[in-house]
Amino acid sequence: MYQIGEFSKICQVSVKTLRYYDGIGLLKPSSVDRFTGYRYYDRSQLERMLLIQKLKRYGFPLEEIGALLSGGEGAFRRALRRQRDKLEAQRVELETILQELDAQAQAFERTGNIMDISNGYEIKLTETEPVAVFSLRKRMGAEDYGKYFSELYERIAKEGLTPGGVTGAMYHEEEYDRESSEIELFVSVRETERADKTLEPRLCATTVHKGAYSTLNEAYAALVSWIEENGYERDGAPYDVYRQGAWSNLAPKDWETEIYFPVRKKA
Amino acid sequence: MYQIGEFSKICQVSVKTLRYYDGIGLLKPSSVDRFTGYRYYDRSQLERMLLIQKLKRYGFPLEEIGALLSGGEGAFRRALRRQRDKLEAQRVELETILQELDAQAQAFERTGNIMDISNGYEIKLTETEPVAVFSLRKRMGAEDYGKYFSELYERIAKEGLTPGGVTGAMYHEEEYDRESSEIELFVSVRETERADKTLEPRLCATTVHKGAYSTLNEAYAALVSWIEENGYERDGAPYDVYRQGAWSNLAPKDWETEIYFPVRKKA
DNA sequence: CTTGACACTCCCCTTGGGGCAGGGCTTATA
DNA sequence: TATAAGCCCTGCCCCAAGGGGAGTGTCAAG
Repeated sequence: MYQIGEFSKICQVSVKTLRYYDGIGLLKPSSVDRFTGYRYYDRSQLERMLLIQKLKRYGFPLEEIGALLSGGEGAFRRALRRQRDKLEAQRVELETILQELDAQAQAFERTGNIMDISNGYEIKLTETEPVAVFSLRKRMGAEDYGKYFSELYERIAKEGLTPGGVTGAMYHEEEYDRESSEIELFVSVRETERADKTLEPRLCATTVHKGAYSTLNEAYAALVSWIEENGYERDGAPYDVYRQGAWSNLAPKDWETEIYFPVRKKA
Repeated sequence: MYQIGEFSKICQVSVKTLRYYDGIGLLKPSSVDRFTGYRYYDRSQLERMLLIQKLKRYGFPLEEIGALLSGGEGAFRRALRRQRDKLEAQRVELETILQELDAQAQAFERTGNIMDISNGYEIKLTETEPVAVFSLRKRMGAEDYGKYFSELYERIAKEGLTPGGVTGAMYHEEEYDRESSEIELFVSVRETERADKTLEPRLCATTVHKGAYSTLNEAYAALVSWIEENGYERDGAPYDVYRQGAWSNLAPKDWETEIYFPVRKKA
């Protein structure tokens, strides 16, 4: 039997934390004095605590740790795998951010300008050409694009058609949420009459964004404010066309994305 | 002039966030209607917002972003570098955790045992040999070890002495805090009489921990509870000796650390 | 009997907002 | 003309994982 202070030293955890875990029911002391409220711990608590710390290190939230500790082996195995994938995704994201930061720092050293924004975006008004596409509309998050584009390309291959070199995504909701939005992915095909649909010619404000996708919002902002200031208004769902993207073997800073906003002259 | 809702769509940021930023003084609207309280934004706010989002992506806390935006170029440059190092450290940490998770998952698949703990630690009682060491005592965090060990080895080289193959750290505070504790690093030298001091022979409970340092707490816990249960008590500062460590080119899972707890028989 | 080391509960604080209640303003529609 | 729909506002409580401190109770030693 250890008092809370002793026990905290053994597990290298603060007393506060032990009391907190007791409170949320994650690690109950083996006994509590009814009159003084003193908590007493023993060996089995120690083992549980070490496991908790380990899982915490793997990034599990405490609530899930509690569930895992009282759950079965299968769930535990699955949770480990899921967490592995999550950490892996985090690692990729972190590396992307690091590259962006480096690029930004270099640009800053060159130009002395805190932000090289809004100088690069040349915005044009164009009438788009009609494009016959295979498309797939669905509610999805930003990290699902890859999966669904693969589906599209498989379908095209299965039907013996030829991709036409235009790959893009259309945003059907006003507010875009990385986690989940209503999105339509499309890939152009040469065989016009066998396509799912055709993107009709539209008057669009458009620009080209160079760099990783995480900075697309800058181009987006530039376009939206251009539209406002030049007396147009939005008229339909905007879309991106990926000229050079994640699948090419270029570095993220050399990717190229065209952004199209259907517009009409304001009344 | 944009209303808050419009502006939120332009920057792809929630209205709530805009109000919050206004509240903490990070991004003030260009004007606020005195009677209705309506916030109005314009172009310059847009640029500032994009920069804020960029810095947020790099991991800066909002408060620091505010300071950077009103600070000078030099500070900005330094902050970028600092943040780069921080992200880099995070990446390394994340990779370590991933390796640990993989090792753990494999062990789990093999043994079917959620935790292969407390089976591995063979605890022994020994009388240590005296060791002549160069040492450096200081309040430091866990990530400073490398730096200070380098200092020690440089001193040894400068004085023309020969390292004796024992590298370790002694913990002078009861509660260990990764961030900052009173720690004494030591490296043994062959030239006994020119050493800083000698680790005197002591009766110690000891064990060997195999694996990354992050799981040292398990060995530590095993030792502390062994001491309690076998009628001993702690008698002095415990220390680690790194047999195979971060500087070797072994994978973390093959590192070996000896842990020593000076003890005496309880009265 | 007192002192010091420990223990307890209770409350407020952190980051970066999300969610909801309750209310004000303007405009489009029945 | 009434009302409903969109905007907008403030103010309150909520999240995770505890940290810090106030005020008070308990235990063993001198």
